[in-house]
Amino acid sequence: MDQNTDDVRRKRPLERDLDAMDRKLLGVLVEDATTSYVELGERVGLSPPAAHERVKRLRRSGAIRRVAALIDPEAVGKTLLAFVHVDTTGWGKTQALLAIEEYPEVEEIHSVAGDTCMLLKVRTENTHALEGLLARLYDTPGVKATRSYVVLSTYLERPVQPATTSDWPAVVKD
Amino acid sequence: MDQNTDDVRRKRPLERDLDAMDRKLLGVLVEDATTSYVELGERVGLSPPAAHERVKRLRRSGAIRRVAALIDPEAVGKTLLAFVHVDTTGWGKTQALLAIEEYPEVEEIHSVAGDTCMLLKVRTENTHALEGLLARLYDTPGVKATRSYVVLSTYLERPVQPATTSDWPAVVKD
DNA sequence: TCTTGCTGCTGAATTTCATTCTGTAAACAT
DNA sequence: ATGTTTACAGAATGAAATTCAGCAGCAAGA
Repeated sequence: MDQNTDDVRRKRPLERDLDAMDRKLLGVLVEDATTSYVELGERVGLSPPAAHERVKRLRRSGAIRRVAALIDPEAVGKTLLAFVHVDTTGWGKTQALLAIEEYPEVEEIHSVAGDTCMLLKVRTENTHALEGLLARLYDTPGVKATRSYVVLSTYLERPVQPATTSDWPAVVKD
Repeated sequence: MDQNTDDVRRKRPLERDLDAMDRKLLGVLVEDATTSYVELGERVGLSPPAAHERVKRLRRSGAIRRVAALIDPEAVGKTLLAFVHVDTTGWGKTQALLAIEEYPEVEEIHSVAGDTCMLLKVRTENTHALEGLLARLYDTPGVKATRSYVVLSTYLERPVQPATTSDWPAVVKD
């Protein structure tokens, strides 16, 4: 709750970097954020309040951005996934960007180094809806050209993981 | 979806498609899955147990795959994001695929229509680590060539949304 | 039309769990 | 050494999830 201010000594817990324990906690919560603090404590070797305290800090520090329900695209009719490269007339926060952000089909917008400026990840109900989106993209001021890759099937899809190296143990649910 | 079985009357709740209420619930939970059932009920116009019941069904049916903590890549040292196109010697579930799945830097693997077979979304600590990954990819049996796009900045990143059309109201937190 | 069975809801009751509080041990700097 | 801070455990509290009857609406069938 300290969202202050002018304190000089800046070694506050909010900004301390993550230790092994934090990464263990993240490792569990990335897989299942409904884990109770009792179980969470058991998994990482901490009492429930201690685990709670650390998780609270992880949330406040922004390491945990939010906890979200991950929903199956198929279940909500988003059958088609595609990546769209977009050539724009300018770089960075262009006029085109603002428009593209408004399209609900667009899940991600990245500025990339390479032969195109932006890369979009988009999901639509079907090819027809994708065509509609592409048409709108072409009509968007600042957009020069697009090139799209339709995804045939997805083999792996996992969110951001807490560790590159596997320095925390495998998940053994009792 | 009916990979069943011998029951004839297949209109069971588990497989019923989502109605407007379900989508409202998903809409809230996608944004914040820590929402209490009391608040959830208020938002969508349902009693807490009713909301609970529907959410439970959404989980069981697989519409909600899981609830996860979304973590900030920067916080865990994943500074660099890149998309890598990979040319493989075969299509579909190739030998290369199995190897690539094991690389922890790889977040997504898609099979795409276009001039390359697969598209990877990868996250590493820095360019050096990306180079290491690319080197490993080249050495992977079945991989012919790669082409990578390094992400300069990400402007939008939102998970799968429940609705294409905005048929459920804006979030007004009282 | 009147059952019978089913689905989805409400409101109350219960139980589990998150959260707070208090004290303590270790680490650190003075 | 000595005050100061940090992180933790264990108990106490509060709030929330979850369960448990009833009840209304609705469809299929007599």
